[in-house]
Amino acid sequence: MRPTVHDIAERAGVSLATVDRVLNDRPGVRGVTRAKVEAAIVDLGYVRDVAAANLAKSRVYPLVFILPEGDNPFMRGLEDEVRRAGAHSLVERTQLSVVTVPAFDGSALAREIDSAIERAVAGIAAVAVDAPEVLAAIGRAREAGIPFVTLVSDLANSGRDHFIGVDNIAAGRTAGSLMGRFLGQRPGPVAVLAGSMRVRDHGERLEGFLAAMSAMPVSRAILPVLEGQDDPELSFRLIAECLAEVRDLAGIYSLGAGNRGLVRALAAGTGRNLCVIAHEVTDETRAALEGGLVDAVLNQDAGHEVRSAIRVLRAKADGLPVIAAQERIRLEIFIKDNLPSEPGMDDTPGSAGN
Amino acid sequence: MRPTVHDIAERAGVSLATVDRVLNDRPGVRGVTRAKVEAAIVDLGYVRDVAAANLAKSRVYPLVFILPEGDNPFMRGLEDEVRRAGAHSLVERTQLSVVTVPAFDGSALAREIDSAIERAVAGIAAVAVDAPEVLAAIGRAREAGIPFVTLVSDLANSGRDHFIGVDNIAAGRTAGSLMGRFLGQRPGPVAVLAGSMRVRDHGERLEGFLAAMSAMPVSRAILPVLEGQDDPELSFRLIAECLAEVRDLAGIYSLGAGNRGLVRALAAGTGRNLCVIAHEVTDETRAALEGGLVDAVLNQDAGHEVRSAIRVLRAKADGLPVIAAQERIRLEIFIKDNLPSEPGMDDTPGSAGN
DNA sequence: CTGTTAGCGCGTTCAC
DNA sequence: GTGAACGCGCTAACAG
Repeated sequence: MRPTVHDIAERAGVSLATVDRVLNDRPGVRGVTRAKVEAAIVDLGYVRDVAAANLAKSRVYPLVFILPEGDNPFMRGLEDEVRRAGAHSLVERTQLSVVTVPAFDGSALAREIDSAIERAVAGIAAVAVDAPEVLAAIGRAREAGIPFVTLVSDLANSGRDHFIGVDNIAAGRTAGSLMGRFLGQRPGPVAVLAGSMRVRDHGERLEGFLAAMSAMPVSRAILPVLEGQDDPELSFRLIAECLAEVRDLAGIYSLGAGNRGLVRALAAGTGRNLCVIAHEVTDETRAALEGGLVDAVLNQDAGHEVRSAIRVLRAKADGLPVIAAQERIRLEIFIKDNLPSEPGMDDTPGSAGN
Repeated sequence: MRPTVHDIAERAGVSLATVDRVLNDRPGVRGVTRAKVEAAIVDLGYVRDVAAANLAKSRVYPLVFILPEGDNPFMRGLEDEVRRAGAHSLVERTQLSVVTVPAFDGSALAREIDSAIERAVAGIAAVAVDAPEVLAAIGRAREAGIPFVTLVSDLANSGRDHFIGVDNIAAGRTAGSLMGRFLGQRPGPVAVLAGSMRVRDHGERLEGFLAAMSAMPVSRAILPVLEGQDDPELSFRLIAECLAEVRDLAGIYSLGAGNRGLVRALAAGTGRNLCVIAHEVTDETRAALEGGLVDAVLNQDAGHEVRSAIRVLRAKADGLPVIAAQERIRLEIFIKDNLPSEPGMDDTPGSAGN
């Protein structure tokens, strides 16, 4: 049996309460006493039983996820993952809730953040929008002592506690490398479809993509960026036009969420042999990959991101350190052959998390 | 507050003990009483607090991982992950231990399995070797009611409860697809370096690779398989010879663990422009990827596998169902640009495991 | 400053 | 068949 608080109380010749005070770093213990207890702790190699501690505390941690609304499949997937985590989270004394706000709307996001502060939640995770109101709201959350993490799209200068998402410059580089290698010697320009250059992750992906493409042995023209506002209809029109006008088009990099429109346009422009790379595995991109319309999909695992956010917020709420290496979100590459057959995945941190 | 056993007892008009009997499906409850309790359970939407349950049980689950010994970096990585999980596992009342046996030695493995059965462990995870003794030993474990999972390399007809690892045929296909696309129109044959065709995962990878290569638009010769026994020295010699003899070699697929020798030979044969694809991210393959000697590395995340094995064994030990989709191990593709900077990763299942 | 005591939600003897 | 009472390891009120 591993040592308990009783063992260290006995060994140090003090009571349980004193041990508890030392363990939780609370005031009201003399230096000498504290030292004795600490010695006993290391002697016995004591490790706190978190489950029992949480049980005793019976404290719940209300965490809020603020996500953009609309039919962006990736965001809806994120939302699903939060709900899924919610099922298991009761065990861990975490109470998850999701609120959605209009996409790209800084003041709406700021309002929702303030509302969460008002409700005195234990932590906030949000997909950041680059706007001064948001910066200010994050500042208020921090002032109120509420942990704040940015999700998917960062706002590094906001003072947020942590960013949870992929390195988008590296993502762009990866796309560029794959595009370059898949195309090889084949001539022709490449088109880029983005949502909007006003959001940071899209800008960063483009930056990485251009860098990787220009580092390729074969130099290749990149057409001016098409901004589809992550809207299926607009994206469809832009791609369809591009296909019609640029007869020798060699490839398309879709770095935003307008993939439904993209795929529709690709399906229409049959017979064209293009190299297409997109982001995020969704129903559309999965089908397109399987059908050969898309060659590779880069992905960030929404489940991992949600669980990581929960772990980080809880750690911050408890004043515990975060193991950065453990919370790094990987950029996954999928081609037709390694696509997982079903949506769901991972653990637990569920397990301890995944 | 969510409902507890007390609430159920009150609502059903019975005592705690009766509720407990119903919850744990134990005898000694009349049909009517049972029905009342069950009604109360669904009415209140009760979900058992596993943490509290485990606390009360104070039962520990000793689990054993049996891994091949030797300097196979992937296996040593697996071992590290077990130890890492061991740190967090105390919380979950799981006691992990690792034993190593000579690689490819069926009778040694069988002996170790029997030893674990003797010690009455709560579950066994092992990298299977395809031998009749192993089959028999797994049968004895099952007879003793001890859950058994195969890790990395399967033995489907053994009656094991579960296999934890990647689909190796799909892994081979993925390698073939990438190889074909990276090479494009470029002529020249491709070499395959394996450990030994006597282990199933290697055979399966080869099968998938050949299938994908033959499905490519450009047909390409595949040289006879080189068997390096996962030995660095032998692998080095085989590859060096091959490089010397086949002047127009276009690519190499290394599907086993002889990567140290491979990389050494590649570094020596400088100036050759080859497409090289290997398995498992280790120090060697990581460096080779960064240095441009290797083009892509396929990987199975050892941390995920270990945590999955733990979850599955515990579930089986408790007679709980396993969510197959959640336990599927993904095949990861890494190129230079999406290589994670450091080894560590994920959660927990810790909770979840991620 | 320190110790006592009563739970947290559940499982498990024992008696009835 | 059923119920009351105790303990798992820890925290949080109280006293002292």
